[in-house]
Amino acid sequence: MSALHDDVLDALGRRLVSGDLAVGTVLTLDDIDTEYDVSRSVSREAVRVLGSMGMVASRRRVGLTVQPRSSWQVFDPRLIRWRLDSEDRAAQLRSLGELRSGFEPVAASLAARRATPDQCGALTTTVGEMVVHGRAGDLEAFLAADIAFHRLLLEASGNEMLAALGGVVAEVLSGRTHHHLMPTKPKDEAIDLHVEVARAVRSGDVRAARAAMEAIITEATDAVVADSTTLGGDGEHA
Amino acid sequence: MSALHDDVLDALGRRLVSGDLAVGTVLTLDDIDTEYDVSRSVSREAVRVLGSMGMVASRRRVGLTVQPRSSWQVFDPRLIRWRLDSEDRAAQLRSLGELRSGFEPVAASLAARRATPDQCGALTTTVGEMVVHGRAGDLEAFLAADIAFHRLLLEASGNEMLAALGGVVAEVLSGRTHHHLMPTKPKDEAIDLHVEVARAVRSGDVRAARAAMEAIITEATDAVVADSTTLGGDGEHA
DNA sequence: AAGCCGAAATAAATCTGATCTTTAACGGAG
DNA sequence: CTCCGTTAAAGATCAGATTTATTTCGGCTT
Repeated sequence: MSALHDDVLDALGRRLVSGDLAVGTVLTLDDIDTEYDVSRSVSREAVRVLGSMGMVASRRRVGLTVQPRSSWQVFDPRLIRWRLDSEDRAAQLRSLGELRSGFEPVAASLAARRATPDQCGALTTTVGEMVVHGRAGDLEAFLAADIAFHRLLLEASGNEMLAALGGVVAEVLSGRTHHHLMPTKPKDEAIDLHVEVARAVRSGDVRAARAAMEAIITEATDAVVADSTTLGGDGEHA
Repeated sequence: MSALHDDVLDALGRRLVSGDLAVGTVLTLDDIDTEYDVSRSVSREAVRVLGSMGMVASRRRVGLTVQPRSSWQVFDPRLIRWRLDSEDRAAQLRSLGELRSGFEPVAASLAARRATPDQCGALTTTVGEMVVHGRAGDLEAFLAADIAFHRLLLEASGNEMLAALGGVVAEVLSGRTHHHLMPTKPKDEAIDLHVEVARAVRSGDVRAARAAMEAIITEATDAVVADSTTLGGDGEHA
């Protein structure tokens, strides 16, 4: 297997997220070498990546200091997944929901202005799949179509940075489903809203596209909140 | 100096952004060792970070492959700075502007709902500094206050992910100023809008906060576009 | 003769242990 | 109490050994 340093990175990342390695903690490369029984450059490379994610900082003669959460690179998909897999899940989903309520409506309105015919076609096809799998109650297939839909829309916005958020949205959607924070059968209203977004984008209706997307996020946030308060937000991993 | 690998990282990053190392190019660690006259572990650590940013992928027996731009971690402040320093500047600022138009109004409305008295006070103080330095035409001091203002607002939103975008906004603002894409003296209207945001947040006026922030982004985008079309968008570095 | 399978060669990433460099911390002099 | 030289701890770097996956080449089958 080609992933020694990657294993260490993953292990350390999860410990940082869980708070096992609290902010302000200092540890040394030597500690890591010993703890995980790896050689210097392995620990070093793992730590270097953690450093580039703003999670630790290294100073000679001092060691590695765990940085405050405010300096963490919270858009890194790896960090998002670590957090969705941790106790932090509920807070993470709330944050992400508010974030989505910012950029997805913008993406929808830009898409209504800029989407190519091809992109409109793809959106329509994908939304069709959502309808089919949603009605059938096939959650996995629905999830795949849902992710594809949001990815397509973000790409159709013609903005590379919005497009880059596709990974973030994908993590949110699949995290939500796999941790059982979704109803067992997607709600009709939610599906209808996706249909409406596709229609609005196709017909270049900027306002309608934006409004429908806003409604999607609101609905999604409410649904998750309702579920997590009911169930204590502690679903199992798939 | 303790930054060999960081130098290499920076150099490679800029070459990737500029397209000097085009997508699909393969190179080896050995190439890098030779090119920059460094040892294996130095190049390795630089490459590992580039990998974590989605810019290159490494495979045994093949080498390092430059990845398509769609998989780049475009929210990494380092990548943002590289792009703002490159030919890509105009496109990057446009993307960032559209992105900001998504999340900053949301942050403003959340801040109007959640900001603590302390945060309101800090906002007021900072906006005062913007007024003073703006009137005096002290661009550097104005920039510092501007950055502080947006950072404070994002933090006051009570959303860690929005707060994390403070670095992105900081890069945009300082990039804009240092590349001379700003008027030599900040416009009164722009300053007034910041004052209005602070007021709205203080009085818990969600709608007004959002509206004023939307106006700030719109104004900023228009100003940059106007400048960059006039000047060809080719300012010098400070 | 053409195509296919498997073993050896090899190129490149990966990992190791040792050495070098920096700097926080300590302690004595002023 | 402050300043400055000493020291050793910890990260940074290096050269070299190891692993692994691709490629190539020879022999076998059709």
